[in-house]
Amino acid sequence: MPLSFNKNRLYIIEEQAGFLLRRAHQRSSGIFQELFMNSGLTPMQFTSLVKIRDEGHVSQNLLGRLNKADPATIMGIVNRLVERRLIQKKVDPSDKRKSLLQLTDKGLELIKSLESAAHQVSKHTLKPLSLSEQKIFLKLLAKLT
Amino acid sequence: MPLSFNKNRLYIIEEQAGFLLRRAHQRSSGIFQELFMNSGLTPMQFTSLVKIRDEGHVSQNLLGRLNKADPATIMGIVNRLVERRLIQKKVDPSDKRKSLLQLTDKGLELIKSLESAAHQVSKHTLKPLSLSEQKIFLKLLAKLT
DNA sequence: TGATATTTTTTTGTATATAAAAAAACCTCT
DNA sequence: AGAGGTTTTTTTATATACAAAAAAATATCA
Repeated sequence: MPLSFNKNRLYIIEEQAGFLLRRAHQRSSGIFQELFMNSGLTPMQFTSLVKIRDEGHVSQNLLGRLNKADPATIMGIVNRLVERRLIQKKVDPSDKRKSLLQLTDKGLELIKSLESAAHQVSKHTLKPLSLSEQKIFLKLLAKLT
Repeated sequence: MPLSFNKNRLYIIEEQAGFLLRRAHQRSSGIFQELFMNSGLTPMQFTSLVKIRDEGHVSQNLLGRLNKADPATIMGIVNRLVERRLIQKKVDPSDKRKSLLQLTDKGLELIKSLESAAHQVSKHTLKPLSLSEQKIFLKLLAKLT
């Protein structure tokens, strides 16, 4: 008889915070992917575009810190956005180590067209909860960041 | 003046469920990594070992479904566990498509020695919340799975 | 000034994640 | 039995994620 029948076992994977967070994140990414299908953007790519717009211009390093991404990770994201000409990358004249990242017109148009979809992603992700549960959940989740 | 000063903008990345879930998962993985440092195991590798133990033996495909991982993902995880001789992989004689996965003695010993660390990971992950908040959070999180 | 330390980007290596397609084994149903 | 569909594993390709180290530019400070 498999141990899965043993209700007394101490460590249940499906109840661990890490396991549930991974699953919930997978689900949320899946919802994003469905709604952003035609844009060809990933969650991190969209988040990066929005951040660059909000800041006006940022260095690659700052973008990584704002988005909580490793330098190596943000590098790949930036490269792919540059390839698609959604952002442009220049050397910062005031500090030649830095890259200056800015949206192109194409990038700005794209995220403008996706704002409503972006809201839908969050709405859809939280749909299994009531409105008051959603508020509580987001408040608690923010503490685990 | 950067738009980040504009408190009226509609879409705030840091408040989106997907962004927070990604961050919380990153943090939880980081805590796991600290506590499992000397084991050389990743969260998915440990989860897979525990699942195989709980089930006694599983096919690769079933392991993937139980752990909510893609066939291609579980493939890599299984290969690395086999390389480290923590599990063994045989052809299922009753269905030659399937792989039969089982813990080795080494694998069983390893997870036994890590049970307490595993509990610590969850405890540490939820530490920013009070005990009653933790209960509420896990209940709501489970609904978003 | 000049040695040292720090910051920023880049590269390399490893580990999830997911999509898509291929190959082998199995199953169904006539 | 055999045609057609399904399941399981594997492969290939792309995209995060993170550690570690290298290289260039900058900052610090004796």
